[in-house]
Amino acid sequence: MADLVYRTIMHDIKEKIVNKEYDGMRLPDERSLSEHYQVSRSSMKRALELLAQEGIVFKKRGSGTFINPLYLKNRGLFKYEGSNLGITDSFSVPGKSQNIELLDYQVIKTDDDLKQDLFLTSSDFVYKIRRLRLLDDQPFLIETGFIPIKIAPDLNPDILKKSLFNYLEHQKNKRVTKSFLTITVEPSTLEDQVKLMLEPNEPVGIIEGIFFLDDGTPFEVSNMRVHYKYMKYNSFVNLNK
Amino acid sequence: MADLVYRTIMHDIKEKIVNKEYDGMRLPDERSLSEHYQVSRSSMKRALELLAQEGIVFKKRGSGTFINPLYLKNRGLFKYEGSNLGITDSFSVPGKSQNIELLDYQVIKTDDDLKQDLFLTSSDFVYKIRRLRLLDDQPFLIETGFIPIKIAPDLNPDILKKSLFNYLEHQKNKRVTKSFLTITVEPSTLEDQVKLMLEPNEPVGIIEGIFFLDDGTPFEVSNMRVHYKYMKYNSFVNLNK
DNA sequence: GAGTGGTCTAGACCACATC
DNA sequence: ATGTGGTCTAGACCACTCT
Repeated sequence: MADLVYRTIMHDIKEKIVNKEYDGMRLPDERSLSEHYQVSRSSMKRALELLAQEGIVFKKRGSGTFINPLYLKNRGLFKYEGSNLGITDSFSVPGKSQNIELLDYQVIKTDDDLKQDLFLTSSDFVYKIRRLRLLDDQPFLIETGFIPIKIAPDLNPDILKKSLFNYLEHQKNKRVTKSFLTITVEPSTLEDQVKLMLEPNEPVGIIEGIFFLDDGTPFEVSNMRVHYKYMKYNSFVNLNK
Repeated sequence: MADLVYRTIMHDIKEKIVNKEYDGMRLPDERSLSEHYQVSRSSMKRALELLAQEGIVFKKRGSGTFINPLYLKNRGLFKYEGSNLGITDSFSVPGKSQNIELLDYQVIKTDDDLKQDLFLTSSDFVYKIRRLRLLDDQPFLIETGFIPIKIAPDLNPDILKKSLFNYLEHQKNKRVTKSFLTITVEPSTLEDQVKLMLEPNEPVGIIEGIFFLDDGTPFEVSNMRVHYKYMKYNSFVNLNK
């Protein structure tokens, strides 16, 4: 998977940018680069296109391709830097260990919302899973997830105490690569205050998401209530449509 | 701009999907489609790629291209549907009029953060602009923005009471198409409570953004404090890298 | 084996920026 | 006039799915 031409070149250029191996902020032109890498200009364009989509470079017709100075100065700000969609990963903090407490785990019938969101029929059943996530001893997230049993028939509490997405990727060879997220804000409920150790005036961030497998199959509907101090969502928006 | 082959086809297929003109959830294969539209397969792929990036279809190697059922069922949920990056547009609600109250408007020197974010030097000056946005008579957003004067030397209060992005696009021919956003949550401050008509226990959502022009020039740094009931951010995430 | 999407090439021509 | 990125083509071959 990693030996594709445009991927390889993209990573190579990214590394060169980070290591400041280009003179100034402008990259060589596409024709020279394709000569240098010994590939067609189309493949070269594709590699540069990926970099542009990630906000690492800006392309300007007639002028050239330029490194985004903010990428060099503030790389951590950028989305998905070395992460995947797994919550376990995206909330990880260096030096802190993440723990999971299983609050609830059962199989229920689908209601109308679930049927729509997970593309199911009335005869399908889903797991309902509630988990409390902690960094060291600080709880920061209450997660309620719904997963069709037919997608992961052998799910069990041991898996749920670790990373669900890791289990899927490594044991079932299913990758979760797409999601719809809706982010909102609410005052904390009593349960939030108790479980997340919040004061009554302190709020929660709410992330509702539908996660998809590679092939477009909806895999999980999830509602996450996040301690406001741990709530941070970064997004790079590109509207060149 | 709208007469590009892949754009035109993309919009045509999008419309056919919305109008349910395809049998079932699967599109015809790429080769048939390129035959039908009388274009090369590459152009066809490009059109379909755009649809996939927006989450409208899913492509599955070996099987075909499928309409995302959730797109049909819940189109409003999707990002950028007929919008641009302008806040004026993304917060618009049918049937409600948007108003802007100018709270503060001055020119200041750059501090270190601004210099970094807007890629300026110490000799540059910026506008500091604070605006309160309302839907009908309900205030929902306090916005503090910083803009280098050299990018928009003739800015004035009249423009600021309307849409800044519209002014840029139509009067200055500068389009804002990229941004970095960071979304967090906080309890409301006293000022929030007064200006946004919030109870003391009610929170705000915070959107901090850096907006870029087409060529990568950082154009504005903005901090938006949003009434929690009006705070909703949708995001389609695709990790096929 | 047949069908479908993915990758890659080589080259023509266009549109914009700069000098 | 030259250099740069953008669009589009025609076609070869690969990788995966389904039957």
